[in-house]
Amino acid sequence: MPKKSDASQKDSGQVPIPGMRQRRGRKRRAEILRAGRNLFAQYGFRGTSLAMLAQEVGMTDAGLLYHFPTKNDLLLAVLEETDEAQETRMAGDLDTANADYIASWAEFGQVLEDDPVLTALDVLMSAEHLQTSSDFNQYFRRRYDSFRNRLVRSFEAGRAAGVFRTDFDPQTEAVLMLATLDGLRLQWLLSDGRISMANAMRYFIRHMEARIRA
Amino acid sequence: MPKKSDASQKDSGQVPIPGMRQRRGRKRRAEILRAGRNLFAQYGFRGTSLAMLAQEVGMTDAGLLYHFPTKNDLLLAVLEETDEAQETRMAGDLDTANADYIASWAEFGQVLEDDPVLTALDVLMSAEHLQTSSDFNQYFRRRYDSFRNRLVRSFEAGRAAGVFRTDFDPQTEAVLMLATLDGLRLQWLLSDGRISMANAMRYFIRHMEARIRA
DNA sequence: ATTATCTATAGATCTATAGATAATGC
DNA sequence: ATTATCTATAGATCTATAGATAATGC
Repeated sequence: MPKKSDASQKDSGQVPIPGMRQRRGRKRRAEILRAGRNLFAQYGFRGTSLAMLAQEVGMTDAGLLYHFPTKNDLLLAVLEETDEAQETRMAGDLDTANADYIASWAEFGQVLEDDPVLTALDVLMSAEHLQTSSDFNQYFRRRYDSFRNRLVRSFEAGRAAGVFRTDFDPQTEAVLMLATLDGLRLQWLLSDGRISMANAMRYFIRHMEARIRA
Repeated sequence: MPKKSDASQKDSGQVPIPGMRQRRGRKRRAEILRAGRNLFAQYGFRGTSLAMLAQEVGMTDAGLLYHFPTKNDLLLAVLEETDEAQETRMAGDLDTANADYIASWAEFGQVLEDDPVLTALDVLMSAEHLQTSSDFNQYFRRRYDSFRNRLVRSFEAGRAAGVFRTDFDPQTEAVLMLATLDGLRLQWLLSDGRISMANAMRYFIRHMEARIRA
């Protein structure tokens, strides 16, 4: 459970993670993470300054940098944290090598609507780090690969169980499911929620399932 | 054909647009726009400095700002220009109040693959200006509305012509078509083209059409 | 005694302006 | 004569560091 690798260029050794020893420190750290999540989601990584973050939690930039040696380290921590949260909400205790995993995606539009901050954060961060030169580019590549792989595995499990037909392309279906959810986020965010991700995603999965069902 | 509204806060009156009188100026202006498109697409708006832009075209920041009084003005001009290009490529001379317009979307994945710079630009800019406070937020909202409206009109025209069934929701279908294309851009960009937008989009439209055909 | 935070500041940007100089078109 | 570009610089950030002070846990 305790995070070991803070993976900073500077945080090289066996040094204990700062701000985790005292209760006061742990609390502050959590506040900074929350501020980071909110401000990065609102203004983007580049659009958020240390000064903004520090003011949000009511401390100075320097104080903030005691907890996270660089701004990059803060983003990394924010992503790690939200990733865990998203992971459990999206997959839960569900077995992904199972046709039910596909069906569960019908509700992922709703899941994202329930956490607008995380949704905006994800859209902004993935766009800001499309460049391979970015430190976080790999992070997003891996996540997409991982989601696609799970979906493909689930399609194949469904076929093996005789639930799905054999005349469709699992890889392309997986790509389209992810694309649909990603694209819906943008329209949802750009319409103040007037365009419903939840409804559109349910609609999409319903028709997709009808088409591939054996 | 000549652009009248440069719509800058400073460029308020009847003042002739700078850099458009002499051939040298027009050429420079075009170079700056090209540099803007490329660098914004690569590093984002905030990630690109006037210094980077100026160096790219081989001039000083100040020289550049003679042509575009502010960085915002430059982005605006870049968007206007690329928008025109995209418009003609995506809609062409096609009548949108026609079922064929829907069918033509099968090729839009390919269209976007053919212009990676514009595709990356669009993904980055729309993400960087999700905030309503941004000057460019409206621009993107309007574009989405416009695309959705065309698609809905096309679905309705198809129904009127007896080509499409009546038991589907045109609005949701339009949302999903746009979402799919948008989402594919991200996966395409994050997979160095390994994931094909063109193929996935054709696959999607083929199945969608089969489902709604009368 | 150790951990968390602050003050002060270095050094590197970044956008934009003022005023001078070079290139162009009539 | 006018248009395009340059030099120089103001003024506002921004990230990060050094060293001092305040708060905590043993």
